Amino acid sequence: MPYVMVQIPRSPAPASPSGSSVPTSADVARLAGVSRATVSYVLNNTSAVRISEPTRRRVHEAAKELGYVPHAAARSLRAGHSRMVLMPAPTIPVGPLYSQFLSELQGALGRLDYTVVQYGTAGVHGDEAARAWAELRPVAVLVPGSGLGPQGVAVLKRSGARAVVTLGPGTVDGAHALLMDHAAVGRAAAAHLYARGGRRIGVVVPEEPGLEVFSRPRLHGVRHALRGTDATVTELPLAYDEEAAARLAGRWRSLGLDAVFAYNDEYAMLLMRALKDDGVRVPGETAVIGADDLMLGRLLRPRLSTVHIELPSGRDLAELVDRAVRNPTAPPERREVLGASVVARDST
Amino acid sequence: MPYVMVQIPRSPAPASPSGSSVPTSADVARLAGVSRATVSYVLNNTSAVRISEPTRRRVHEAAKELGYVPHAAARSLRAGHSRMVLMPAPTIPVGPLYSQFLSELQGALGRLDYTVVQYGTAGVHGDEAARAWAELRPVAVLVPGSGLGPQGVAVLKRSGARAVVTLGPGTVDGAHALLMDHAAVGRAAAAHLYARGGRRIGVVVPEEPGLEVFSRPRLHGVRHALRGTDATVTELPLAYDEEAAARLAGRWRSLGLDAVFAYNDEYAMLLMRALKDDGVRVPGETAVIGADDLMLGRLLRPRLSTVHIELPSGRDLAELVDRAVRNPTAPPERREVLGASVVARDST
DNA sequence: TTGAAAGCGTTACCAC
DNA sequence: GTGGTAACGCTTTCAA
Repeated sequence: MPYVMVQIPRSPAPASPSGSSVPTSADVARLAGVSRATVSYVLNNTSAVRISEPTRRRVHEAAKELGYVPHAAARSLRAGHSRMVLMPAPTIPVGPLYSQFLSELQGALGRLDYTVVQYGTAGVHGDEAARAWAELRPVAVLVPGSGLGPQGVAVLKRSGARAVVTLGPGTVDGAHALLMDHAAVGRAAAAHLYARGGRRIGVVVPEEPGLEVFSRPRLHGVRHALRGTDATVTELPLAYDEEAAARLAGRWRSLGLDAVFAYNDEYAMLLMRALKDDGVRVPGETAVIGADDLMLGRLLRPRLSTVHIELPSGRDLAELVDRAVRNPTAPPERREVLGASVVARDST
Repeated sequence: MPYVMVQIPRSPAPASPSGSSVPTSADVARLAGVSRATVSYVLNNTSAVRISEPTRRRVHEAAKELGYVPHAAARSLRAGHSRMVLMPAPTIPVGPLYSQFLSELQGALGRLDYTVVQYGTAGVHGDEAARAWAELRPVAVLVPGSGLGPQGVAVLKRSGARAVVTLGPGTVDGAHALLMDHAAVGRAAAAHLYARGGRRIGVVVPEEPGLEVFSRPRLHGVRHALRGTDATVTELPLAYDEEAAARLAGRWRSLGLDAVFAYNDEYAMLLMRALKDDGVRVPGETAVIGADDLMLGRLLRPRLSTVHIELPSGRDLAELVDRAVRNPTAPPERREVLGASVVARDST
């Protein structure tokens, strides 16, 4: 019996569309010979419905063969909600402290089955940005800094966010607040310098844009701690480069300062180097304290005194978010979460 | 007349839903007294259709009053594509160099009207993660590091990604590659040390997990540059803490090294401090070179020699992405983008 | 100039 | 056990 050419019938609805298009659950259903509903049941392990084992296998195989990946947008459109937690991506380089906090947070939220997404806000700020975030319909929004106003919070909530949490210096109407009061850092530094005999106290204020969020509260904290004492506070604007530091050091003796809070350890290192190059003794003539308790402070000589900062654990924040999402009508929590404690070393 | 319980009728289609639900374009249409189509035309400034000015105003006012924000998922579901560029969020603290690159990139992509999103991949890696990313149907995916395999690329492309770009040491089938060959950093460092007379050369290898991606190529680069010379290479595992550094310094003289490439400037600072504490002269007994050209290297004494690293401009990468998206069938570009040049200071 | 309607991919309700 | 079907919010063609 001779081989015959058989006409391969062109299926009216091709089982595997011409490669270029993205496979949908309908494609999986066709290939497995079942309905779309069945595919959904199998792939989501829906417990309310019993599907025979052979069917399950066929569906899984079809999905694998097509490289099927469910469409998150369609899913959350249908469900009416998502499990996306949105944060704006940081716009300034972020230190190891905050990096680790962020990692922890992402891990913890991931374990609670949330998807964390950092939104690359290009240029837009605060309440305008909130509109862009709201388009993604996140179930929760975490906002570091102080850009977001009550308007922004309202927009986000109106568009379905069940929790808005700010991480920063203040509270915003309608949002939960993790208060990170950087004034406490300034207060700790100032109290320490004062206790060590400092009376004419300088405060380095970085000129780099974006750092005001931290530098201003730190400065205010110093002022606050020294109010009513005989100490004076001198603001010292400083750019993060050697020339600026050298210039500042050059007029150091004319400033007559006996102590300085250098914003953080990196600026402290910059300043101490410039002071040493100019022959100003630390801590003899001027005591220097930094902040953030970075490794580099331990490596300097004299060893750098610093303000150690304690951030909340990512797990705690993740649980707060989860609680807030589960119970959106609960009153906003506001919690003070920034711990500041002086680590006295040799520079003060 | 006694109070009676009245059954409040459930309105079949409330004109303005009871505040709790999210306003849709249908709500805007109702309030403005127009159809949903008109709302869409007005809010998207559709030029193909002329809408009378009074109508436009009514629509805008209604949208504003309701706090309407369009639903990105619904939109991209309908459109069949989005303008989301997805990157995995970094899992290790990222230096100022890379931070700035990321900022630039986000800004540049934003100007090209893309939305950059960093996906907080919790624990999952490589090709598994690719599935999760694919659910968001991004138009492009940028992957730093070397976690992604050809499988992952295939999954992403099958689910509609028009461009996959890896930023890392190697190329992956089907993906564009921005080759950041950290071996070049090691080669530059080694060549410099050798030229300065180093023959027994140590290479610090951080023990911190996640840094192997960089440390291994840097080590290999050193080995490669010194192959065929009379120099020897000694691998020096080192954790980023003072005790580990002190231990290493303690056995330094027994190692008999006359030069060391310390992975980067921070490890170099750690090591130099420990060496100095043990009385090992730098560069007299041992030359030290770091990498990354951080500010702190300039502040050390002796001033730290380092390998300056040049990353591609964010604008360039953004344009590559845009080109790739516009022309998905073009063959993958592979471009070498990491420049490494020695900055000789006083430590070598 | 505006409105009606289809359809994007998914899931959940209700019949079979 | 399984399959049809409606609905989520939006854009866009076609018709009025």
